[in-house]
Amino acid sequence: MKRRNTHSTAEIFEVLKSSGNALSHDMIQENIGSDIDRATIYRVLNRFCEDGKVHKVIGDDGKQYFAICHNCSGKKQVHSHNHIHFRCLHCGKVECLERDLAVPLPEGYVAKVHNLVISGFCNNCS
Amino acid sequence: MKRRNTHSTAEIFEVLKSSGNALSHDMIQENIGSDIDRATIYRVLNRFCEDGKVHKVIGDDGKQYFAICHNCSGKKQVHSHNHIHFRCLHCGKVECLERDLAVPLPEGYVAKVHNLVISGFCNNCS
DNA sequence: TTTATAATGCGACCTTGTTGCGATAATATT
DNA sequence: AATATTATCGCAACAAGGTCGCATTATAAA
Ligand SMILES: [Mn+2]
Ligand SMILES: [Mn+2]
Ligand SMILES: [Zn+2]
Ligand SMILES: [Zn+2]
Repeated sequence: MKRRNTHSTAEIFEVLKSSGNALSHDMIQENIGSDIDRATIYRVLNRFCEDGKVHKVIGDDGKQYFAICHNCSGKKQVHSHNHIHFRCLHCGKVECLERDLAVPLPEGYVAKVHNLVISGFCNNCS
Repeated sequence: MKRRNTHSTAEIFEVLKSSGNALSHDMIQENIGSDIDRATIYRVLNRFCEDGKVHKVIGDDGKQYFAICHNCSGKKQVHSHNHIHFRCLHCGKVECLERDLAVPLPEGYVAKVHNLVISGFCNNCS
């Protein structure tokens, strides 16, 4: 199952990269020139996640947001992120606050996935 | 707009209280004796949230979980919680880890809502 | 007991995301 | 360059989770 370079994958990745933020499906669809099918966008994004190029966060609005991985050298290890995400209630921007957060869990608890979101007003909107 | 004491509100609150955890809509519906309509359950839960008796978290599965508030003296102030929630990937339990977490945000950012969820395996399932 | 209206049940609806399948196009093979 | 292979795409249908409108019910005040 070897990945192919397609128009869709290139364009979606470019949108994510130039944005620099975490984007939801509809944000991506807006910022894209050609119109790519909804299902395709989701499939491309999920493939990116599997390949460790992108990570996904569930916002406090229940939506999925996707952001390019940094300091997350490919698929060589477990693809986990423990940084906070900030979602602006005014402009909608979702950003990765690239400072890792150490969370102490009670005895016997094993963390697998971190989904940390704070919403409020960003520097531009406060 | 004064609240009324109904069969539904009493029973739903009792389920939340005796569980001690954060419950999703379907968990509540299972643990309830009589069958209360889906819409009613959501309306009751949202009313509880408005009244500061319960708080809501969006899980990393995208679902809403509701838990009784502790140390959250009613509606006298902004209803905010900054504790971590743990969701077990095996047994499905979602619990509030009642230790407040101070998260430093960049200059100019204002936090309104904390939605912090870690999923993994709980003490019973690890 | 009567009255006002908050809360309920039901159905319709919405949004977000996934899946099946036949068609298309990227890559490998000849 | 032509062909074969199959990953990816587009479309439509579906599913889950949650909300809303409206007529009906039931709580609590008068
Ligand atoms: Mn991130
Ligand atoms: Mn909680
Ligand atoms: Zn903003
Ligand atoms: Zn467990």
